[in-house]
Amino acid sequence: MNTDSELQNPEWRSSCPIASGLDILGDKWSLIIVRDLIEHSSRTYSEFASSPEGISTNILASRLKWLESLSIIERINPDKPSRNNAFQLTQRGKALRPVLEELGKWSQIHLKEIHPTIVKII
Amino acid sequence: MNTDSELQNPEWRSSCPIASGLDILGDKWSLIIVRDLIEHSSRTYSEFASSPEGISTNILASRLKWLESLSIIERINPDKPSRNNAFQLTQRGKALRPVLEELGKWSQIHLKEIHPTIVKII
DNA sequence: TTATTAACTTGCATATTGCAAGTTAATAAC
DNA sequence: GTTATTAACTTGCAATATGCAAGTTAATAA
Repeated sequence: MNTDSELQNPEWRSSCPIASGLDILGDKWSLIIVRDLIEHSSRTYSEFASSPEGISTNILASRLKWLESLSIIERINPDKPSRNNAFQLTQRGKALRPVLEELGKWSQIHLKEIHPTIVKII
Repeated sequence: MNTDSELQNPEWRSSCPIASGLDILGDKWSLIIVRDLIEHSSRTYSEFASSPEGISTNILASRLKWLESLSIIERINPDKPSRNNAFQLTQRGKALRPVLEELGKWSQIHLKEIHPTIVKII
C-alpha cells in the first residue's frame, strides 16, 4: 500500500486490471470498510471500529485516508469537522458492489464446510 | 493467513461471507495465482514465478500450499514428482472467475485515469 | 555419469499489522 | 461559560508478513 497514507500513490505491479485492483484493495481491511458502507450506507469512525472483525484504530485511520484519496469513499459533510462526520461510498465505491456480491456468493457456497457459522449478510 | 502453511486453518474474523472470503484470499498474491490459472488453465511453479507481477519464490511456495490445502488449486498429476507437475484450478477455484471478472471490470473503468498503462487481460 | 535446472528452502532485512495507551478538540452537561 | 465526556484520531513498540538473495535437492537431459 503506501507509507504516507495521506497520498494516493499506488505502486502498480503490472498493467493487468485484476492485479491493479489488488494493488489497491488487496489487503484484509479495505474491502471490509467498503462492505460496511454497502450495508449501512453511512458510517462513522467509531461505527467502523465496532464492526465484528475488530479493525484496530491505526489501521482504520490509515485505510480511510487511503480509500478517500482514491475517491472510493468520501465524508458526508466535507467542510464540517470530523467528529460525527460519517463516510459514504462515492460512485466509484458503489461500483464495487458486484465484486463483493460475487465474493460473498463464492464464500457461502465454498467455505460453509470449513466455516461452521458463516451466514448471509448482503 | 497461517504460519504453518501446510495446513488449511484459517482464522475467521466473523461469520460474514465477504470477510471470510477475505480471510482466505485477501492478500496481494493468492488471487494473482488464481488469475494465472484462469488465463493459462495450467501453470508450473516457474511459470507462476515468471508472471509480470514478480512474486518471490518463498511467497509463491507458501501460497501454492495454502491454496492447495483449501482445494482451490490442485496438481495435475497428484502422484507424480513435483518437477513439471503443473497446477490447475479445482471446481472451487474455477468458481472464483466471476469475482475476478468483476474486479477486472471495476479496475478498467475506475483506475484507468490513475494507471496509464492498464489493459484488458481476461 | 555428469550437467543442468525446476522446485523448492533458508536466512535475514524491511514493511505491514496489531495492541495499548495517549492526545485533541467538538459537543454535552451543568 | 466552565467542566466533563467522548469521537476521532496519533504514537510507540511488539509481532507477523513480505521481499531479496543465496543455497539445496532431486528429476531429467546430455
